Amino acid sequence: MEMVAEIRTKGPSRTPVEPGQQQALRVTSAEMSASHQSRLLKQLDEQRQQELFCDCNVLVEGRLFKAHRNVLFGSSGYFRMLLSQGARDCSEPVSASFEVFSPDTFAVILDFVYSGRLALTSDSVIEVMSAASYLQMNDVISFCKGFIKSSLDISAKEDEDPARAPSESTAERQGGLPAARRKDPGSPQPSPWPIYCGSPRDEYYQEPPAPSPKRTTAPPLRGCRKPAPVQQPPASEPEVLSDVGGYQLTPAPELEGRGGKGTGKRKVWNALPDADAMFSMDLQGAPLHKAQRADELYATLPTIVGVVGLFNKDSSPSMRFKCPFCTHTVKRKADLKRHLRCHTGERPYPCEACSKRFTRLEHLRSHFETIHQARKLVCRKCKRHVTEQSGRVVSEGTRRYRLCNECIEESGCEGVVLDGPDAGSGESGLFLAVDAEDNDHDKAWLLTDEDEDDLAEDSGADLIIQEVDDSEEELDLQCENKPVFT
DNA sequence: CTGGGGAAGGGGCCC
DNA sequence: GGGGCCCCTTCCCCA
Repeated sequence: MEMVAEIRTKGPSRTPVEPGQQQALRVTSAEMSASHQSRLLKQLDEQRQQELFCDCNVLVEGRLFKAHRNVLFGSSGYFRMLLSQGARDCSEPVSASFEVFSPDTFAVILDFVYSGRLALTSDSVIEVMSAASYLQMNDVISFCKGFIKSSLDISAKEDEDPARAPSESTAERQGGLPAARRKDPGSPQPSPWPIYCGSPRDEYYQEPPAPSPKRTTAPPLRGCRKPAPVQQPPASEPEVLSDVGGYQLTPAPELEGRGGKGTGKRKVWNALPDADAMFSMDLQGAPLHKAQRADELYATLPTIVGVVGLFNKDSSPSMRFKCPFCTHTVKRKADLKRHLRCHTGERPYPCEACSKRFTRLEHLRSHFETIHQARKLVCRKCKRHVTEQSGRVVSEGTRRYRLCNECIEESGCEGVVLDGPDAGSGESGLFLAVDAEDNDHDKAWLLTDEDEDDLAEDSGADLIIQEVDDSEEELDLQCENKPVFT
């Protein structure tokens, strides 16, 4: 109705608009609106280039950028906060100074603010994303995530040699993608210069897919205030290399031809993908081959995310490393690498007993000792402290826990298989075993000839620590519910 | 529905 | 830089 009214007032005639004409008028007005916005933005950009009406000075490592506070206000949460503090005093220019990113990086971001186009390279994307995170520009962050995702896709595809590609089932077993996620041989070849196009800006911010209520399939990220888990599209949707987050990737005309030279990785992004949807990942089961690229991401971090934010007691600057995915900063690069796992979904430490995966060795060890070794000297039933004499280790599948002798007697060992010198012979899958820490000769009575092989695998005595490459994920899944011990 | 306990997982920091 | 420990928070399960 607004659009119709606008045209009515602007039109040469005062004749009322016929109802049948309204749809066409709305389309026309929408086009006009888009065109108007585009012209306005272009005009503002020209003003910026000519330093006309610029009321905001941004100093980045000694290089001065001039801009309009209204534009910055509308584009960056950081500037919104900064400018709000002095909102009533518009007479004097506002100045801001940054040392946490390079002038080139800020130039890229400022160009985006004034043009809607983000010129990224594989070398700059992390720094741009880090700066965008600092400046609280979620759309730029989403751009960068999409860029990284696309880069990972391309790298992954390049790694796949079609001539040597294994069969579908074999490939999946070896850590590849399910068939639905593989590149369709009939799909058009991806352009080396992808951009997003064809989607209105107001569709950029889609609600991320609802997380699975089951922790086993998609465990929530704890402790991280605002996690941005790297995820991939649903497996049911065929993955097309040139399509990211539902946006078709097409060559950026202004960079075509240029890109063939040099690194060939420069991309311009014209619209925002749904970053969360793009980066969906089976955190628990299969981080998939893209998590392998996490190391490549880590490799680009040191000089990029180092920020001087805080000061030590002696007023010397304190270098901290900022996470490119969230606002978290850490003192050490190693801590950042550890932190990044909560974003990338990388879980290099699988439990040999239950195939559950962990981001840290210590978590795996804790899990194994608690769940599979019953290291806690506490009766699971009455919570009393037990000793080797006053309690026994009960095994239930791959899970082990302790019960005191009283609780064992109370339970009557109904449906419990008690193994041991004084153990009864129960009938269920629950059996009593000696503590894994007991001497090996004490285990001898546990074994029948028939069981010996199984128990050799399922003694639960030792934790096999094996840091695995996520590309071999599927192998681990095969081992699910088939605990392997030595 | 609710509270407590257990398990998982993240951050800080020391060795 | 990695390993490990401690502490804390969050989530899930169960009574």
